[in-house]
Amino acid sequence: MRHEPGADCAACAIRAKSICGAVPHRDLDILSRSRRQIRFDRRQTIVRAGEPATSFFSIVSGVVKLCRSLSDGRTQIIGFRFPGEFFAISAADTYATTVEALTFVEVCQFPHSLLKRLVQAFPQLQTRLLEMSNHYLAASEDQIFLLGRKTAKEKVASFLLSYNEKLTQESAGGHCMHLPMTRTEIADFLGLTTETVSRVLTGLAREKIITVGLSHSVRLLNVDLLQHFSGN
Amino acid sequence: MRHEPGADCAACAIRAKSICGAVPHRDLDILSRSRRQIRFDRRQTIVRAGEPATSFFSIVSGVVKLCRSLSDGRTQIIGFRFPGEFFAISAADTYATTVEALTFVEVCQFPHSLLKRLVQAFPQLQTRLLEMSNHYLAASEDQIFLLGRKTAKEKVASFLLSYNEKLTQESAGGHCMHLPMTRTEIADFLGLTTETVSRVLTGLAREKIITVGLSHSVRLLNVDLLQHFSGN
DNA sequence: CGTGGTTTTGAGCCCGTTCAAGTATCGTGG
DNA sequence: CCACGATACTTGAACGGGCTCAAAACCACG
Repeated sequence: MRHEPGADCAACAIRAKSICGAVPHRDLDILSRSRRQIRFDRRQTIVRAGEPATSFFSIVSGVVKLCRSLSDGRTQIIGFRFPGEFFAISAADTYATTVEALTFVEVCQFPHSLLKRLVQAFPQLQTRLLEMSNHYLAASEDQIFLLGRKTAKEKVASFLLSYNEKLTQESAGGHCMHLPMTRTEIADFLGLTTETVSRVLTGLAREKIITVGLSHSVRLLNVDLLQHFSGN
Repeated sequence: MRHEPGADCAACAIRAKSICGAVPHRDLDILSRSRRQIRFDRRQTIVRAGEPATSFFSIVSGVVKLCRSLSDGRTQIIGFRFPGEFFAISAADTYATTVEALTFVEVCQFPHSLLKRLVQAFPQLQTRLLEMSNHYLAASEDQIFLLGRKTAKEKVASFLLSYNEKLTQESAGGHCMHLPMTRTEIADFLGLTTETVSRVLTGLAREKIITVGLSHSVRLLNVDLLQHFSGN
């Protein structure tokens, strides 16, 4: 975890996509003074479930996972958050979810008290928070359907497609993606085991629907067929 | 579906618990004019996934289920909503989730355009919406863990406990509850089949942890043991 | 008191898990 | 640049929890 005093919010590359896009240009200095930029390396924990909830975070770069686990080792990844997205907005006084860096990550940290003041000063900021919360809620509902009713193959296909979509909406990619998560993390996200994820992926590769390359790279050869197997 | 012109918001029993509690007393007439009260009988559909999203709903009385289903019949209940809670706030232009009445239900319907104006007029209303959305998000995350990593017994135990909690926080009940949902609906909520839910319930009854009575009534005899089996 | 839907119970099966072994990959230091 | 160890991934065989299919029991309602 490394600190950085005040790189200017006006120069922030993903400001428009993040909650900060709701703050008017002329007030960006207020924003700059409210937040602290922190960096984490892969595998570092950003917030830990159960600890007192003090801050809200917005991702500048990198990917994080939100997860919940039981003392017996069972772990479920609730979701991933990408640049421009936020986490730890809970109204409760302790964090409900552990958040860990999947890659090198830069986040902006806003103490809850400060966020509250910002929100009062900039109503559009709250509108943006609500919009994004509702978006996360819709994504959670998709995930609930996936976990409750889809087969292993459908789960993996859905996962690959949704990740592909997230990439292509940023920059037109030729269906070749570098997943920042391991097989175990995919399994913990889909409610499966590592072995099953691996088996399904090699199965899809044998059917010539994807190719699995080195360093977590996957190429989607037949998006239509994948869609068909995703059960949507 | 029956209409009712304008029963007064000032007389509304659950106003304080709902989003309407964020609107000042003196402005309740604006609220009364914005909404329309509608009633539904059990099994009636309130909104249907895929149809154009025009309105937002707040529950005055009764219970509804939010669900998603596939053309092959697989159904997953995303969650339930109780008096004071809302649904169909999605920013998308079509409803993502079908909402159906589990009991006789009274809802207040707010067209999206009107809600937008209300929110601009009353910033605290948006604060309330955000708070409640975050609460639903936290509940969804619990459900994601449950669906992904819990056993059938743990699922049913968790369900009974959370429903019991919802009841006791309203009125001190002697652990005897009337579930408004059928076995199939419990199954669709927990990602199980009707048969499994039935088997687990009779199992719990055989262990003297609960008793299952007539017309969907369940009494919790040993909450501590149930907690133990819920895996939390 | 019949009728239709819901719930329970039973028997057998299957998908995904568990356990175990083997292989590939990555990072590190020589 | 390569050898090495640690971690991640793959593959196989057997198991088992929850599903499927089927039938009986129960309840609600006219």
